[in-house]
Amino acid sequence: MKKDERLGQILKHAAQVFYDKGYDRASIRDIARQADMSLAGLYYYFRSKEELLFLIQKHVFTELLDAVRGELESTTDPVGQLEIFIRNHLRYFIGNLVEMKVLSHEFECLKGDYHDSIAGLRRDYYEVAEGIVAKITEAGGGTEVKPRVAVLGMFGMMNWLYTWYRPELDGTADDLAAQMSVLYQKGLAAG
Amino acid sequence: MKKDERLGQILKHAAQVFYDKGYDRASIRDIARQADMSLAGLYYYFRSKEELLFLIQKHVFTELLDAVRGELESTTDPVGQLEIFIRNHLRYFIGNLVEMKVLSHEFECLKGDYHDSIAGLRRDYYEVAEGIVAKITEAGGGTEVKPRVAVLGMFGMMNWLYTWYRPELDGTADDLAAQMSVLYQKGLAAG
Amino acid sequence: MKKDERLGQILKHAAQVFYDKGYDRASIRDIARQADMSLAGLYYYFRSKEELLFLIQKHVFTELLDAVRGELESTTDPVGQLEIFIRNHLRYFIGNLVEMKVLSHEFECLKGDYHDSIAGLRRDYYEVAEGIVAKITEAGGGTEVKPRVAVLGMFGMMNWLYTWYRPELDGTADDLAAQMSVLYQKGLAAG
Amino acid sequence: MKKDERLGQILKHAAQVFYDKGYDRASIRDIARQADMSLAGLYYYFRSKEELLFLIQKHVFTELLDAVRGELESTTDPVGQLEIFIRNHLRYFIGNLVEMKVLSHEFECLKGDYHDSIAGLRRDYYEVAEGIVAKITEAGGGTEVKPRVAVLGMFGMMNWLYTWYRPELDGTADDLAAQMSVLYQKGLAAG
DNA sequence: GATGAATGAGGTTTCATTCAT
DNA sequence: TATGAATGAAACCTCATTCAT
Repeated sequence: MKKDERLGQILKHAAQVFYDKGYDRASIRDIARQADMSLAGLYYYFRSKEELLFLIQKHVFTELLDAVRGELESTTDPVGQLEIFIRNHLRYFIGNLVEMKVLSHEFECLKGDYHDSIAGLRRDYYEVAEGIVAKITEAGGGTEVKPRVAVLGMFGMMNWLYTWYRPELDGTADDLAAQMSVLYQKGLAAG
Repeated sequence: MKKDERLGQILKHAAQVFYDKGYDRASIRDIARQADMSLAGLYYYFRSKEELLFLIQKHVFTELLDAVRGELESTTDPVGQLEIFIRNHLRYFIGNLVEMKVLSHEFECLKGDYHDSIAGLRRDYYEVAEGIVAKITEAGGGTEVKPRVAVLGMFGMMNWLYTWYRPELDGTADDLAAQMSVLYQKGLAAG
Repeated sequence: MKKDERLGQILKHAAQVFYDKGYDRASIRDIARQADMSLAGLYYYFRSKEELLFLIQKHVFTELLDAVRGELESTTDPVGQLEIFIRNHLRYFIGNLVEMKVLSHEFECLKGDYHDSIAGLRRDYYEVAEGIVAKITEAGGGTEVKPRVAVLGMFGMMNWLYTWYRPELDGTADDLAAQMSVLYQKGLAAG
Repeated sequence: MKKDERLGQILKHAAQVFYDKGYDRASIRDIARQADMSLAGLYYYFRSKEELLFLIQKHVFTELLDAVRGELESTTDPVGQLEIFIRNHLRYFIGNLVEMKVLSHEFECLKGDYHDSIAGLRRDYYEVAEGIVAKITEAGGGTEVKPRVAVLGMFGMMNWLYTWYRPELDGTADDLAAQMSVLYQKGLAAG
């Protein structure tokens, strides 16, 4: 459909503006300027500013989930799966830094059904990670670290990226994935 | 001195409002309501909404830094210091969840000198952590994980807390500190 | 072109409000009321209250300048030109009393580029008058009155009009122009 | 009285602020700063901002009137009196430029009784000038210039001063008075 | 599909003024 | 006399949104 294509472009522009200024500070006018459209013209493609944020978050989260589900099928080894999960997350994160910041930083801006819908995707994604971690800790005879803390700690390590990632200092997504996998699985003192 | 006390109360109220609604969505009227004062009356204590945010962030960051510097003097062992650093951070974070979310989540809202001032404190705090981590990795003959990634990964793990911490599920700050120290130093697979 | 027309009407209304209450006392709400528009609607036509004042002043000054330049071409005799200058100024002043008061009385309200732009027009207009006066005094073998004082005195005599002009007492612009030309060129004692 | 002395100082400071920023733009806070007093402390000396303006205008106008009445007694020759009037006005104007601008520029800011009181002084002062001019024109067998226009033209010439007077270019009050007397009585073309 | 024009609601901030002390 | 603290009112301006065209 022509309309969906155009919407896709608009979402890109909007995400960029949200990335630059934050959702609340960004005005629809800013987005119109970025998209080189009239203010009123935008409203043909979405109902409200909040829906716009929702569409961005939904799109990016869906893609992220689909990607990781595909990748995970290549092995059943939990440790391998964890590496895949981390690598997938970081590849997608760095490849879509703009949208991923919007996803990470502006979650609370959604209310009602929009909120619940994204929260559902978030839960799905969380459960994928939790399943993997649970298998590892069970296999290891249990650790001192609770799965919930382990999983959310991992997400924190990764999602915080948008505050500090600089390609010239930190290398590619795969470089980071390698380091974070080691850190997360063997710890800082590993050697 | 009376004035500073009153300002302190106002900062508490304001931080709560920023915590609840986010800096941008929060209106000065909301804060006036929370502080049970008139809108105009607030402006006797600060110059602008941005200064209000700045004062909150500066206060909390200064306390955090002072606390960690004090605690670290009790040992020179890098591994011990790292544990102290993590425990201090998490104790302060959970003991001041409201302010720490405002510090973590609303950093970009500050501009100009306000921004630079907080960025300076942030850098100081970062360098304390980096100093400790560097000593550990040097002692360990170097790791595969770059110090920068290790330190920022650690901060991510901890600062992301405000998105998920629930005392009834996750226990005390010291519980979390113990788990995160293990996870960070020995890794998930540690037995 | 429709937009400029509408802007023109709004400038008329705004000038009237500035005339009545003074620029600083006049609120945008007052102007909205006068123009029978919503407050926000006005901002489609100008960026700020200061720009509004600027547009009024620029428009009126430009017209005034164009008119005098056109009129002056009809003769090269300095004395005749002075009469034309005075008559043109007073005709325009009385024909546009509202705008001319705003121009005369609210000049200092503009800052920065707005100020400089109007100051430029003011200088141009001043220099036209000075050129004429200079020729007269040279021809007369020099007077005791410095050109600067003569020119600015003349402007004072004319621009002060907005504080006292009443058509039923003072007649038409041409009546006034005749009297002021005599007064200015031959003095009070002329007879 | 100590209080009146202090009030006098405050009026000086206030006049300076009104001169710099204009009555409406000037805030009582600005005046407090200039007078090095607290905001609330000022209100011991006057009832309202408008009264403050009134007191300034009344004081300066009264002094101006008293001075001219005294000076005029030295002669009964109308032409001589006119010269005295102009000289007195300009001396006082330039010697009290700050207050005189406030008097000239902010007349319309006063309402009600304040307005009427100053308007009365203004009328008195006007009538002094008009009496002199009337005698001259009668003696001259009538002119083409109506007394009202002659008098108000003269005031315009002089009161406009605050927009352009610069001592280094325009000399002393007496220099200006001499030039304006010539201009006004004999005209620009006077040889 | 797209836009020019418009608006109600609400934002931050400043103001003149007051009053207990 | 003087002030610290407070306030209601109102200022300018921006926003998300709509609707006739």
